[in-house]
Amino acid sequence: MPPTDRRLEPRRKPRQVRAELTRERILTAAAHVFAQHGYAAGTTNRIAEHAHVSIGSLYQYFPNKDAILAELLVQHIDRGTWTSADDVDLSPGTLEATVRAFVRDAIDNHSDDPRLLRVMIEEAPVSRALHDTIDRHEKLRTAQVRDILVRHPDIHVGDPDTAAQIILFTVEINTHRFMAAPQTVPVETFENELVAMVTRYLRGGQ
Amino acid sequence: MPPTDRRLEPRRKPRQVRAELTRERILTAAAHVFAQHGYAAGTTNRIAEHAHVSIGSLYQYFPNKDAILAELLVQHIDRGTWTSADDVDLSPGTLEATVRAFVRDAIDNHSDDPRLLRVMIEEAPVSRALHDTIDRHEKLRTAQVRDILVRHPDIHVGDPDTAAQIILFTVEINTHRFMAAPQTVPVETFENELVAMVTRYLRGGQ
DNA sequence: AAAACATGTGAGCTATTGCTCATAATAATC
DNA sequence: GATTATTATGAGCAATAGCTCACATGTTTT
Repeated sequence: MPPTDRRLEPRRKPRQVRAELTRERILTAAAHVFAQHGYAAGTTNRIAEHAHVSIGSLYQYFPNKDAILAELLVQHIDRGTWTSADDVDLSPGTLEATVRAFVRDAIDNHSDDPRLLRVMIEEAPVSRALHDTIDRHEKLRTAQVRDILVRHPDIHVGDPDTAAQIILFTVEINTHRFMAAPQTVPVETFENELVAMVTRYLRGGQ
Repeated sequence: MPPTDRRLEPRRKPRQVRAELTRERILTAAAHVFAQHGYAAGTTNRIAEHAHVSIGSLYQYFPNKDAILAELLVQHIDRGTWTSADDVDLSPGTLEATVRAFVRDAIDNHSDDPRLLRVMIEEAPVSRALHDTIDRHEKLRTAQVRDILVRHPDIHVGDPDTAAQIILFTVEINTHRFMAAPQTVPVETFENELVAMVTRYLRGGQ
C-alpha cells in the first residue's frame, strides 16, 4: 500500500445526480467499513463492495484512501452542533448547567457511531492536510473554551490554557470510551459523574 | 499480511545466552520501530533490520507480529510501579497528596516512551489473548480504586464504580496526550491542573 | 573431533493492498 | 439518431506485507 498521492480533492466532480448518489453511497459504505474494521483493515475494495460500486468508480471521486477518511471527518466537523462560545451563559450560578449542556452535546454528537469516531481520531494522522484540519479546529476550540474559563465569574482554575485543553480532551475521550464499550451503567450515571468532575474542578478549591 | 497464527508463545525457547540476547535485541528494536512508525507501518522486516538480526531469527522467537507487541505490553505492565491499593493513606486530610502521587506515578510511568504506549493502547486490540490480558488488568485496577473511593473519609462521589473508571482512564489518557504532544507548558502546570481536577471531583460538591 | 543440538540466515513464496486504465454503459446535447 | 460528455466497470499491475524453509554457522556434549 503505497501512500502515492497527497491530494485530498476528487479527480472528477460529479455533474449528474447519479454521480452524486454514487459518491454518497461510497461515503456511507466507508463509514460502515471503517467503523467495523478500522482504518488499516478497511480496504478500498471492501468499501467499494459494500457500496455496490466498482473499485474504479471509487477512485473517480476520491484520489486515495486518505481522502475518504478526510471527507468523513470534515462532514463530522461540519455537521457537529458544537456549542458556539457566544451562546454560553456567563451569569453566576449557572455553571453546572453549562457544563452539563457541554457534556450532553458531546454524548449526542458521538452516539451516531462511536467506533467511526475512534478511527477518525486515533488513526487519522495519516496525511498532512488532514492532520492540519484537525489541528486548526482543535486550537480554535481550545481558545474559545479558554476565553470562557477566564470570563466566567464562578470559575477558578490555575492555568486556563491547560485547563481548557484538559477539559475538552477529557470530556471528548471519556465519552468515546463510554459509548464504545459495552455499557454496564446507564448513560445518566456516566453523565452525572463527568459533569460533577468538570464542574467541581472549575469551581475551584473549597 | 495474513493474521495466520493466534498463538502468542514463541516457537522455540532460548537455551543459550546468545539466544536470550537476540530475543532482547528484537524486543528493543520493536519498541523503537513501533514507537516511530506505529503498528501497521512497523514491519517485521524493519524490526529485524533495526535489531541487526535476520528476519528468520525473529520468527524463531515470536510466532507472529502480534506476539511482539503483546510481549512489549506484558513487559510494560509487569515493570509498572502501579501503586498497590494497600499502600494508600486513608487518613483524612491527605487526599490531595494521594491523588498527586497517583498522577505523578502515571507521568513517570509514561515518560519512557509515550509513543510506544500510544501504539500499545490504541492499536493493540488485535489478538483475543492480548485484549483479554489488558481487560483483566483493567478490571482489577478499577476494583482496587473503587475500593479506595468507598473507604476514604474525604471522598464523596455519586457512583464509585463509574468514578473509578473515569479517574483511571482520564489520568492515564491525559498523561499520554500531554507527553506525546509538543509541550507548550511545563509538566508541573499540567500535573497541578490534573491533580486539581481529580481532587476536587473526589472531595465532593461545595 | 565427531555427533548432536541450538541458533542464525535471507531468498523468496503467498497473500493482499492501493490504485490504474482500457473499455463499456448511460445520459445530455445537438 | 448521432455525437459527445459523463459515469461505471473490473481485470490486473506494482508494491509490500507477513512469514517459511532449506541451509549455514555456531555451541555443547560425548
